[in-house]
Amino acid sequence: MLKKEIEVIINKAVKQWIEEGQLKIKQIPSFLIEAPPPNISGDFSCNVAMIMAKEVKTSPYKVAQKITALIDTVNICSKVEIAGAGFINFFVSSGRLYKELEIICKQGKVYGKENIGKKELVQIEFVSANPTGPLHIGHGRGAAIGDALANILSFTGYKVEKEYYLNDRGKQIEVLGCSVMLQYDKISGQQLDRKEEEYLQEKKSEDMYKGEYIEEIARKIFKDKKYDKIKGREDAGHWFFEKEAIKIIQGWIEQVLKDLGVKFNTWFQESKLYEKKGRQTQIDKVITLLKKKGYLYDKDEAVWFASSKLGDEKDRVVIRKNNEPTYLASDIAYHYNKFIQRKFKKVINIWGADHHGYVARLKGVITALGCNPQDLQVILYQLVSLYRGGKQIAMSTRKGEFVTLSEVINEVGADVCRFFFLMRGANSSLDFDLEIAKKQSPENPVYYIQYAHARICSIFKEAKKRKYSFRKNNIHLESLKEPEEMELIKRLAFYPDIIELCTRKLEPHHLVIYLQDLAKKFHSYYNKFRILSNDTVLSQARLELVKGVKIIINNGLSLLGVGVPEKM
RNA sequence: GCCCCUAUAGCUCAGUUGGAUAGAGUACUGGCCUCCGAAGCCAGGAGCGCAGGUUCGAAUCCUGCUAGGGGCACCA
Repeated sequence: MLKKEIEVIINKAVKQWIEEGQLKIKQIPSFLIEAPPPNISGDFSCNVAMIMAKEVKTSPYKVAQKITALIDTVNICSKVEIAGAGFINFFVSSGRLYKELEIICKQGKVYGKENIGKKELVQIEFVSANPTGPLHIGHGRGAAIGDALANILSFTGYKVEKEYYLNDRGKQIEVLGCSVMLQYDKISGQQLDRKEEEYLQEKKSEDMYKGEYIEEIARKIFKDKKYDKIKGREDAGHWFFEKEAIKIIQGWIEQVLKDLGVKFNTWFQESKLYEKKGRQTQIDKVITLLKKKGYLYDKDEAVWFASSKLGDEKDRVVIRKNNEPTYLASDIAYHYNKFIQRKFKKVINIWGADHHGYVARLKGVITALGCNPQDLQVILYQLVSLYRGGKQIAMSTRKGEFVTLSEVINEVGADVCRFFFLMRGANSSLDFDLEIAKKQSPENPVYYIQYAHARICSIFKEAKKRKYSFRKNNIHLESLKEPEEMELIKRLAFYPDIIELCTRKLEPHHLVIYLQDLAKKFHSYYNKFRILSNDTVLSQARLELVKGVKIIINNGLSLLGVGVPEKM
């Protein structure tokens, strides 16, 4: 990485200064190396002089002068300048840039791979939507972010596991079973057992899930005649309808995620936490543990978790009056499982922003379990609004009126879908316009990048057709002299920095923006210069350049999980 | 009422750990294919919600205000 190389020579210069005995500081302060703004010439810019100026008690400019004099630029820079208040600007030599292009072409798929994670075991839990209905567009955003992040972190040396937490029990599930049962009763012509009828009567006052899919599930159960076989038995009743409904809905969810190109390593069922292992369940186990640690107390016939002592607004119930554990109890057991039993070093949970109130509570849980709450990172993504031609589409999950993720994928395609989900930072709310997403035109940024790749593939086809007689191992990159060419190589060389940025901040969207910029520079270059010409040596060098672009676009889009077509 | 997020060009958004003259896309207008893919390129305007503060330097940090979204369960 060029940036790292420059960091090394700066450190070396400052160290030398210290060793000369004139500089009396304990350690070299952390400084910044970045690309200067476009109006400034130079490839990298360093603020070390400005940061040190205070401590050294001279002007930044003088500090910069001293450092610049000591810098050994051989092999990397052609020039080092002081600019502005005391920035040190580095000009990377063309020789070093040619070398970088060589590295890109040689390393191909692994270019930019740096072992940031050092094989640390990381879990990313995402989507985790309740299996009470089909996924909607918001879940898609979580899916795309989680999956892209998993790809990126794997690339940067983490051992990543992707997990879907399936809330297959609890009140919502009961309501689901009930809703299906009610529909089943209608469809079958009151064929339910008396026991079940009574249960329905009892629950009728509660809010039921609405929407066509409930009917669809009921119809499927009726068609399969599964209920008839067990009617009247102990294991029938609402349990049966719950189980069947979950099975069917989970099937839908898995299918949509597959269509979107998302695959999980593990589907973790909440109900597993309630299975007895020996004498007690996982829930019992953690409750006992927290009780022993003094984090639980009894009040109003319920058991409370003293989360307010751990950063939460107030204390929370973990065991209800009726002796039923709450969702939080499940989550305590679940995160005990993640951190203690499965030994994940870092756990990343990706949630919709509507769950933000839950973060403090869960961090409190992690602390209570004796783990470091910083090892749990929660990424909150803002909500997605669906538009069609500039008009917002109203959705209501409760009424069962919503556009499903599956419908969106069918309409615009998985690549576009993923790209749209990833092109904004998670903290920005996302307007997803179906009309724009569907357009196969420049308005749609997905095609813009894919087009660059396809174009390059087509150039290589053309080169083959023209039967250039290239000499292998004798490429003269020095013939790349145009400023646009040097600029392109610089952009390519910046790819590893972008990957590092995405990893450090857990934000895939930087990669999207980078790829758009790279594609732009390529298209512009392509329009101004001819890759293939009578000058064989130049043509070969330029082919090498666009090959580099092709590699980076391929690598980048692959990490995002977006397809990379050779022709369109 | 309390908490979180957001406010940057007409619109949708970038902006790296506080750095230099704040960038794209889109829309609008005009130009560019005898030539490797015109799903492309080139040229043209305007902006950091408001008021203070911190400092060599603020879109970025702090305080107050305004507007929008979300959250404040013995639901998940």
